[in-house]
Amino acid sequence: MRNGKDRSEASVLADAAEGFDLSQSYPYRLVVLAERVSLAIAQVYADRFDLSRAEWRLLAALAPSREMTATELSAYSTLDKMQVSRAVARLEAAGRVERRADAVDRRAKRLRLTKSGRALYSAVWPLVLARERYLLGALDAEEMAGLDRVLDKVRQRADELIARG
Amino acid sequence: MRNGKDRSEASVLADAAEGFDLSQSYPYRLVVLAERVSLAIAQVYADRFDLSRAEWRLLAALAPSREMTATELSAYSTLDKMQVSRAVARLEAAGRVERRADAVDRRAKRLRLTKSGRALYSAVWPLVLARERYLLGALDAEEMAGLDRVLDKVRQRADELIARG
DNA sequence: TATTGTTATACTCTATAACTATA
DNA sequence: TATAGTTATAGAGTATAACAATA
Repeated sequence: MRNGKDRSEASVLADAAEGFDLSQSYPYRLVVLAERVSLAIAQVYADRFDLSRAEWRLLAALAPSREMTATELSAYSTLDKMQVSRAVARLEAAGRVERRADAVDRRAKRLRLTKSGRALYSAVWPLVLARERYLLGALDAEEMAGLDRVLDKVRQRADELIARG
Repeated sequence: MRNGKDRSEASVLADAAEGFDLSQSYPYRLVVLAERVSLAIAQVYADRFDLSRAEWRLLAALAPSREMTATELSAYSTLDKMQVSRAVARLEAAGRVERRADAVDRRAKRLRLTKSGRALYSAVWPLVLARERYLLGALDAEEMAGLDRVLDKVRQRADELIARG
């Protein structure tokens, strides 16, 4: 396993000398880290509970705040309205969420977890939280605080660039 | 726009009181950040140069080190061998890479950029690097150093968890 | 006319595995 | 038997846009 890791030191140095090395790129490393972290956590809710990432996000979004519309969920979970629509459809079919028309705006449907949905959430989140804590356990208080700032600051710039096109 | 952002402060506090808030989860924020960063950079190579993420990674991998086999590329770029095979096929069809059988192991094919591939890379990477620098420009030296450690440490733990299953 | 949410479609990724040609 | 790489297939996810109901 881990083939290709045995690149010669000369080859590695040659990369550095020529000025660009994918593996030294912070954005690349960030994306790879996020893929790995996402996978490590998805193993819990996907493999053991057959939830997609979108479904898990909606479950987590609805668990504390009781009721949200699809539009609110979309903003809160960074999923688009179709992803929300499909994830909700699947969760509803599984009896995990229920929807009822909003009293004032009958286009909107207010979503909330059923008892079964809350039970599922209660089963999943301690396991997810344990993995989160293990991942963050690698960091000291200062690194955590730094990460907190970095996540916000870089996110802001990324959103700027995306808006710029 | 930005619908759903106007959740009441009471509702936000209620979330905190009940103990779990998706938007406060570091792994979640990390994954969302990586999605945004990835998109901000992909706008350059995807929108303007019609390259997939895998193709861009291979281009960046081959640009400095001249020659690699598909297996080496796979390890270097965290793409699996199929993703490499397809991206290589598309790059080769576009005249960006060429492959020749390895002299000693004729199963292996050594890949390298063509002149056209190097030209493409030369056109793309300054734009990508500019975006990277803008993103990181949000951070001071200390935050950069902290991020560097965080990327390595958390990555290591994520890989542990993934291996554990 | 604009908005909420659903559906349709085509397209891209991904995962598993079978396959070939070498070794 | 094992490895390098390709191809096949089906499933999941994504993007664009059309649509119905309501505002």
